[in-house]
This record gives sequence, structure tokens and C-alpha cells, in this order.
Amino acid sequence: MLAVERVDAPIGPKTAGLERAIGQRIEAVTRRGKFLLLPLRPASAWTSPLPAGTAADADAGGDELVVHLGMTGVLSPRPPVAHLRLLLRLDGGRPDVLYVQDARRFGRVLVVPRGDYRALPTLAAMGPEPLGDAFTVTAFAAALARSAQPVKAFLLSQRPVAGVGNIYADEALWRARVHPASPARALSRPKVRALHAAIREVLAAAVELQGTTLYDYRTVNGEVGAYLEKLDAYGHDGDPCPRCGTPLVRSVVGQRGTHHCPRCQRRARSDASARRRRDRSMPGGAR
DNA sequence: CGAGTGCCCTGACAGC
DNA sequence: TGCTGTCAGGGCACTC
Repeated sequence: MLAVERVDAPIGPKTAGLERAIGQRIEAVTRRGKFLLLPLRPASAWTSPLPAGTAADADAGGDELVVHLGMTGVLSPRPPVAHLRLLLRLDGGRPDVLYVQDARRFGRVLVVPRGDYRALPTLAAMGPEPLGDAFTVTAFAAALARSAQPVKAFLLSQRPVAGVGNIYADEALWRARVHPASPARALSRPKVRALHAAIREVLAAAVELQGTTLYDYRTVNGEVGAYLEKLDAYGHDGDPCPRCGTPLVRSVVGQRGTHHCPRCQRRARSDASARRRRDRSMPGGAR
């Protein structure tokens, strides 16, 4: 693989520990949710590996370069016209330079001890990968049952499942006919099942089409993501619901712009209000 | 500990 | 024309 020869980066909390990457070899490129994970290995460890059991073996875990591109981050082998934030020189690699461009500076690039995500609480508490085997209906239902938050806010926390952001949350909730502000634990089993399936469908389709470009997002090859044209709900407030024709509504849930169909996506009642309603509708009272 | 709020940062856009 | 204000959003710090 490649070796990080030099890092030119602004100093700040969003680039903590970066200097530790200098001279280390990038062993692999993996991903958890929206975080890119690049395990590193010191040059000495691959030019002259120490025998197991030596003192240096204690930190055999080594370091890990963690990259989150935020909203507007772009990783590219070509120099950006503006907003260059970081340059990774990859000695002997092809390409030999990676540019990190980030107009709004929401991204972060840092080095942590491998697997030690205490500095990244969201990553530390990250739920299962949405397209992986660990993301089962049962596990999803159990996670949702633990939260009284609006289901959309809970999805955005990354705890019930990894990788669902604002756009795909709206899309999956629309597809599953779940109201974004329904308390997570109030969802019926059929709704949980539908939402589980919708998250998988939406993310699989979005990956297939290389994502959604609203503004700056580009693939590593500089192309826009084509999922934009597939959006049913996100950004379509005022437009007719593709299912029933009712105008879609925009609101704010969990501090984020939210789009839903007021007819297809009925709000699930909390346990307490559902109980009240049941009691009220029961002739002669509950007892 | 879970839930809610404010903040970061800058480009795009509306309004005057 | 050019200024000011508002909005967008992923994750984190802080408060209750």
C-alpha cells in the first residue's frame, strides 16, 4: 500500500494527532458508517518487523487515520480550485498525492490509537452496517425500543444503524410510511420491519447510483451522484407525494430539515397516549 | 444516562 | 451594486 510521507494540515481540534501519520504506511482502507478508517503501521514495522513478544509488540495495534468528510468534504487525486484543507503525500503510491477539500470545514481528519474511538463518540457507539448481516429486524427493533426520541432524530444519531444521514432518513421514512417525529419506541412491529427494509433499499440504491449530489459532493472520480433524481421526499416540500398526491410538508425534526407526506406517514402515538385513546374508546370504561 | 439545544463554517440566496 | 441576514447540515460540547 502507500506511505504517508508528509502531511500539510492546519492545526486544530479537527486534525488532532495528524503529525503521527508522517512516515507511517497505510495498511488498508475501510469504512464504518460515514467514517473512513485507514489503519497505519510505522515504517520500522514493515521494513524490519520485530519478532512477536518484544516490547514494541505492546502497541502492536498501532495507529489509525480516521477521515470524516462532513457535508462538503472531497477526497481527490486532483488539486481543488479552492478550499484545500489537507494534502496527503503518498510516497511511492499512485496517485502520489491526495487532496482533502472542504468548503464548510465540517470534516475531520485525525489519528487515534487503532480502534480507540473515545475522541469520536458517534463512531464509538455506531450501530451495525445497514447492508450487513448484523442489521436484523430483531436488533433494529430492540434498538428502537430503547429510545423515546423522534425516530428520525434517533436514526441520525447513528446508534440504531450506521450511515443514515438527513437525506436517506427522510427517504427511508417516506418509503416505510413512518412519521419522522414518531417516538422510536412507539413504532409497531410492521412499521419497524418496513423501516428496516426501506433503509436497506434506499442505501443500496444510493450506493449503486454513487450517492446524492446536492451541492459540492463528488465521487473520487469527480462525478456527481445520480441518486438526486431518485429522491421521493427530500427537498420536495410542496410537490405531490409520488404515492398519493398529497402535497409533501417540510418541518424540523432533531434540528434538521425534514420532509414527509402528511397522509401516508401518520404519527405513531406514544404508549401513554395510545393507552388513553384505547380507554376512551372502550364503552363503559376500562374496568 | 438520555434528551434537547447551540455551535461550528462558509456558500447560496433573498431582501433592501 | 453591495450589504445584511438567513439557511443548510454531521457531529460534538454542554446543560438539564
